[in-house]
Amino acid sequence: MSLMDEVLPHVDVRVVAFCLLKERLHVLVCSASANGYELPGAPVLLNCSLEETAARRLGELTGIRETYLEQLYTYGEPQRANPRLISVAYFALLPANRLSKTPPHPACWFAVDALPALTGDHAEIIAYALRRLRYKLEYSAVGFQLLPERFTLSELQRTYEMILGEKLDKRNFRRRILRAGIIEPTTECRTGEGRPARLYRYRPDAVAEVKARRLFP
Amino acid sequence: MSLMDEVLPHVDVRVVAFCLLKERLHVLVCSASANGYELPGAPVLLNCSLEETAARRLGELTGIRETYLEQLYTYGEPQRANPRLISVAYFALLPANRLSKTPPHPACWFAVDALPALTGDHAEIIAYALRRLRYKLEYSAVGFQLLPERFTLSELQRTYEMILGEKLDKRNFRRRILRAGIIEPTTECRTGEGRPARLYRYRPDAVAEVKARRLFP
DNA sequence: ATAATAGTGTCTCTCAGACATTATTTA
DNA sequence: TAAATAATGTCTGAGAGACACTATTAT
Repeated sequence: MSLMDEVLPHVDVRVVAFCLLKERLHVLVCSASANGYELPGAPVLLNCSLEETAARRLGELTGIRETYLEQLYTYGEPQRANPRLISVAYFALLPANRLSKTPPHPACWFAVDALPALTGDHAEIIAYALRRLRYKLEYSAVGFQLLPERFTLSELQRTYEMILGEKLDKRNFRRRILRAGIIEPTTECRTGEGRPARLYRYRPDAVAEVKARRLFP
Repeated sequence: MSLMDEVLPHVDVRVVAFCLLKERLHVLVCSASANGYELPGAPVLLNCSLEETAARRLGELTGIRETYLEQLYTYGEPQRANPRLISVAYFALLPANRLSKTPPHPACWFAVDALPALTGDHAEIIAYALRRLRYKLEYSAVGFQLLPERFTLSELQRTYEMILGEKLDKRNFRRRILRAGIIEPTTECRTGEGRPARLYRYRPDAVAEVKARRLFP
């Protein structure tokens, strides 16, 4: 181990990675010893940024290096681990179609509504990440990060419904998302059972945030 | 130094504390060596939580222990200090009337639009805290944390104007804040030049968050 | 009486939310 | 031709935003 590989003591990075699999929202966890499962994590190297650390570990486990990754919260209660550990948590969104096929070894996907037993405060961390995801979904265009580059409006709506856990009205959904101007139609259609659906694509130049309704403007 | 007072290496806590002084939003900074000013901070003790650490330091400098305090972000780029330092930043809101009168020694208040030179990435941290404060102001009732327990509607409006940096319409402001039901009138008035103004108080039982306008409901 | 500040109501326009039918394809 | 999915428009109610005058006090 060279000097550059030296790790910072008492600190690590954890990642809460979401993905839509089989019409349900899933989270990536790793099987720990006999104590149950834990969030995938990594020590912080002396010369490596926190976000890089998270991105690298995510890449190892999923094959996806370039994806939506955002710092979530830093957990540092003295009693959360022994010896004391400060965990900088990130949350990530992965499109299912880009996942590496081979199951990423110590890691596996669980539906968020059927999680296994988790060590320490990791269940709490996942719950907070999910709250944040739902909240962000309502005022930013973060939902596209869970979809392939091209998608139908029905797929997009199902994505929102899966994450929010509620049904949405099809006409209102389409009206608003089209008025928001953040997606554009392509010339292609997705064919299958029923009438073919136009494929849309996210406009990367779009304004991805919507103004919150001010309490006091 | 006992075992309990041992500090974690490579980690500290920083606080961005806001207060309204002389009709302007101010930030608390400490004079560092000759390099300029820095955010007040403290090492993390082995047996002390991150938030406690921030609250204690804030109490030392301002005399206020119980106040609004929220984790902001964790800064951990390898090049931000030497030896490497991870800073967990918090932001705090202080009501001016509860500040201890004596100037808190190495610390002083600067208006956010007239900050001195700051070391490292501390200017960036303040800028981010200010963005977060403005953003939160629009959808939560966080602004009351900067006011005394009783206040007039004009004082409240000026608070919002100072933080947002823009003028607001008096009638619309009053209509919305009263409709929101988060404040209630008291029987007292504040007298002075001009017509006396009714004093209001924040309703701690009020719902302090407003639903953001969904992008896709 | 004058200067200063507090307090109040209406109109317009946009958008959220509820709601049902037609269109196009495959099996 | 039946089953499946895609696509589309209207009405109503709530609230944002623009706007000007009256009320009450101290000096």
